[in-house]
Amino acid sequence: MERTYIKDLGKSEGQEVVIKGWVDVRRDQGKLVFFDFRDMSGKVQGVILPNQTEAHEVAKDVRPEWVLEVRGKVNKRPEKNVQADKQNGDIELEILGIKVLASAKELPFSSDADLNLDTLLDYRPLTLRRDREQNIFRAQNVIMQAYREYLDRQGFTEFQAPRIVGDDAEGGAGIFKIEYLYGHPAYLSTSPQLYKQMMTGVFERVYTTGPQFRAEKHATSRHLNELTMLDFEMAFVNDHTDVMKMISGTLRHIALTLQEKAKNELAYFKVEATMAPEIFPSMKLREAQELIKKETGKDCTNEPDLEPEDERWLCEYANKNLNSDFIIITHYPTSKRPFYTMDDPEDPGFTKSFDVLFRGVEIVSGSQRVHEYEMLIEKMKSKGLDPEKFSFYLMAFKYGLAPHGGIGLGLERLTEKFLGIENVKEATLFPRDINRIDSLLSK
RNA sequence: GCGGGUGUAGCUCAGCUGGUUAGAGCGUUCCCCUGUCACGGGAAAGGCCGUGGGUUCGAGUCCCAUCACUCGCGCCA
Repeated sequence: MERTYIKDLGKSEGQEVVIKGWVDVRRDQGKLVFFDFRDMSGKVQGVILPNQTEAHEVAKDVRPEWVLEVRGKVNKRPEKNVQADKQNGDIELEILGIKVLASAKELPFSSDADLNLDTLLDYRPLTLRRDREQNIFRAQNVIMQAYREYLDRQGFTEFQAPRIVGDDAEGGAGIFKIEYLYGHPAYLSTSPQLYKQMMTGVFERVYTTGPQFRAEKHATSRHLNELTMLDFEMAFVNDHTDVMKMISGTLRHIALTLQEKAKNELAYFKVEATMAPEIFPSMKLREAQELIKKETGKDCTNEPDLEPEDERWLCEYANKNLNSDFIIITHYPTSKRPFYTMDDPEDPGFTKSFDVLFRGVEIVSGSQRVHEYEMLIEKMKSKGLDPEKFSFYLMAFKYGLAPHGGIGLGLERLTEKFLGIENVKEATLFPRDINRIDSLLSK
């Protein structure tokens, strides 16, 4: 008999079916034994009635996480046993036969309680089976789909950036060195930046997604050493505000798609609907600093950047006063931004750059880029970089690249903030951090 | 790298100012249970109280060191 998915059982009322899945919960009452079964599509209760002696015999040993093939009849539940708020709460499976596909040891943690982060990650292949974790990564999947969907509609082309690179693209971030063939040094990429810029000369509008690597000894709840970056880059922009419009539209589309396609996941985390206006409110860094000084008395007007505390404050402010959970801060000083960032001729010393802050944390960094060959070489030199090392990249500029700009977005941070969870590692399937690659490095 | 917090049963935690044999809930094992749905009831097993040293008649508790995890800062997405 063909397998029926649990979510479809309601359509088979009165019929005999076969389901395949895991035991979620067992409730043994002696003559009556109840199980909750789980498959990729949902959960359902099964019951073994007293006359099913054969099934009773098999069920004696069956425990949570055992993998079963269950033959049964789909029955409407008696009125008083209906669980209106549950999936399949109006039906149950009367179990006629059980075939054990795999037995299982008992889980080393409780499947519904709050777990400490190290427990959560020590048993990652198993904790991912929990409702909570499934909800996180189903929502993350919706975010990815919505990101692609929006940019596809805007005429972007997706491409795959290489992860093995010949030199450090930006000079700043820590970079993992690897040994390439014949002992040549190579590196894991920290960003697809240079490649997506080159690709604007091919497709004009491009995006790419995937892992990027940062060799920094972070010990925070918002950093990973391997993260998933969503990047896009677009040609023929007038300035950075065109990029700001595009990222606003993208994030708004993601927020709306989540509310539509990840309703249950959002409900599980009890998060308020995200306020995502069509164009996110924005202000210059110095304006933000003045605002903070005026409203809180804290003087950071001489700082070249915002502290995490300031970012949290600005997000609170945008939430309360600007009807937005997102706020864009523009015009970071030239000294704080990478060489490919365009200076603003109308605001010397500052750049056509921006960060998008979301619920207290930076999730996006973007700018208009330098597209003129000579200017780019000058910028490299002023940052102490050797243009010789970038000749491959510079080739694209020497032979004509359109004015362009783009962004980089951290998928895990975005997921974390949309769901209101505490640590970015919880929004990462298999996080790599300062002391863990699957198992603890200290062990 | 710097600063804070934590480390007690498989998991999540309690253990007050030091004082008999270290506790709870969940989980596990066994028994009972015909309508449960985080089922319920009964019983049991399970701990070098992170590690080393010290103070004390006596240390899970106080002190020092060390290790681990975790949070914050730096840097960034």
